[in-house]
Amino acid sequence: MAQRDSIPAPNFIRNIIAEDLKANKNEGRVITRFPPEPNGYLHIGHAKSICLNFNLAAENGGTCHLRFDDTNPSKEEIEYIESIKKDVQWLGFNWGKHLYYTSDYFEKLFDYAVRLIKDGKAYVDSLSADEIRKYRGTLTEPGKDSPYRGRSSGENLDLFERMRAGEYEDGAHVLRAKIDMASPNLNMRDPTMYRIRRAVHHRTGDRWCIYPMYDFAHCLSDSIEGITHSICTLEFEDNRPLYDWFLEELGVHHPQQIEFARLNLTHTVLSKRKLIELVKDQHVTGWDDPRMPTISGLRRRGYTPEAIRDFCERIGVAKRDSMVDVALLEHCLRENLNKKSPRVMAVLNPLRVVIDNYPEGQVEELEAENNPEDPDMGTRKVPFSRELYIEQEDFREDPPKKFFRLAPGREVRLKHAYYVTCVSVIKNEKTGAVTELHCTYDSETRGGWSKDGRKVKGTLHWVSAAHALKAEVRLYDHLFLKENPIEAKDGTDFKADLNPDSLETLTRCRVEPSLADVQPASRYQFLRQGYFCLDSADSSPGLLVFNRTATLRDTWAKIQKAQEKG
RNA sequence: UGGGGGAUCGUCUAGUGGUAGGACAAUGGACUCUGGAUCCAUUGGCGAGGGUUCAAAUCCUUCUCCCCCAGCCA
Repeated sequence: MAQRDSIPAPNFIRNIIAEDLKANKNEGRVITRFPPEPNGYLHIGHAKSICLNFNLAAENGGTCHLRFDDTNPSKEEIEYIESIKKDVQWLGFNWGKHLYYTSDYFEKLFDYAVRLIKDGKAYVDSLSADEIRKYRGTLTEPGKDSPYRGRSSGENLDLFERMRAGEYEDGAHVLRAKIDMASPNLNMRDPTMYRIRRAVHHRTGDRWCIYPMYDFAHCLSDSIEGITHSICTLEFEDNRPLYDWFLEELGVHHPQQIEFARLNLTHTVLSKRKLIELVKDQHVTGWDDPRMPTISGLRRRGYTPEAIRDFCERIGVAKRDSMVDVALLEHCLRENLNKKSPRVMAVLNPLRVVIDNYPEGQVEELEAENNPEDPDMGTRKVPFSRELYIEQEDFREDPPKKFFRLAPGREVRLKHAYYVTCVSVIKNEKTGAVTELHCTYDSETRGGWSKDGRKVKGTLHWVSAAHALKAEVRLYDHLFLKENPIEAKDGTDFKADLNPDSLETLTRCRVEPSLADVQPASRYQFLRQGYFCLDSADSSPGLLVFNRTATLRDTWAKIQKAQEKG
């Protein structure tokens, strides 16, 4: 564990970079980049890539660029650019002055394309999209040359200039690299470099009506920025020969593309398409719904950047497909929150308790530690009075084995307060539901200690009825029931695995009065319940709304489960 | 039946010829004014077969399984 803080664990990319450094490749520079397309919100899978790229650079005294890969004006929006910048910053990374856009290079890219045309390495094709597909061949059959493949470089140059000038309709022509229509790698069968697309670009407006494709733009953007290690996900392995081809033909700075396996997490989905579908079909309230694996969702849920960074380090980096247990993410979160969250008492499902022998009208301010893990966090005062609320599930009229909480005749400790004994139970005559408990307290146990040394098995959290604040609490659970929600063979889609109980809203909660002036997004441990944070969107001074970030480990729940099984 | 990748405890990941290690999960115990935290222990793995070697997760070989690729998306 201490190793995490000092020497980073080895992974194959760290090893490659270490070897490059040893061989003095790139004169010892390490420059990486995180290149999102601004057409969606960042999620935990992107966080893996962000941590990888920024950490690799930082560990080696290098820099990491943030570059928006904005080559497709019909899909991209400014809203996404802002959210991506915010998320990267929130995660704790700083691109400094290295904020770039592929669209910054459109003019240079055009010049590179012209050079390839002049060298006879690119040509304008006038086949339709449909025809191009047919000419491409299949996985097992080679493609065939387009009838336009033999155009002279003069003709190609003229056509390409006129494409740029806007003389043709969308789709009338494309610029293609002239490589090999019989290549077993489909990417090398004369890939498209430019297409005509009359759309307003969020940065270049209507200055262009031709836009470069990913394969052409990406490698050259990396090259222009002096990137040394271009790290991407596995599905681009087949694109690497093309990445290398453009840079080789143009004789420019040649970064090394390295591919790693993208993150998969149990009980959620991380594909952009599926995430969009959840938002669009209103299975969640938006991109920042606290159940979403998006950075904005995790933030609103109460996750910390430290926890996410720790997680990204612990999952490692490799090339095999993998599915990480979401329990690891939750572990990183709890470990971080346990150390820094102040403890408070909140009753989620209140049950009224009257302390019969406590003087009516009396109020005591009892001292409570804010965090047993960190005495420096100090103490606070909690009011105690004759009428209290405890958690409904902390009382059982007929307690099962190993139930250490309150029951008729049984004595328990109220945290930071007194030992109390249940003397009678009041029930609703019709339903039989327990509506109120009567207890007596031992005035000699103030603060929760007994001088005679007698022990109690259980300690309960509570609030004073007259002093408690009302609050709404949202309990979140995994979005999906199955570990890996995928399309089934019978055609039912991944949404069939949605957890119907992923959100439970409790509106009658009572929290201790010290929470009156909580700051937005501040995080607490509700004693014996879990970690909670104030909801940044729906909470207001008049209505406190808390999100459950994570539960505490619940040993009692395990015991109960085991008992049910017999 | 084309090409490119990948297989190590339940999960993730180290290990590049010399006793297969860590983390999460699980289980048991200690401790505890949170059935939390902490601490200790236990369980459990090299996809399969053949070969080379004193010695193989690692080298050779055959096989099996999984992932990706036929956008004018990235």
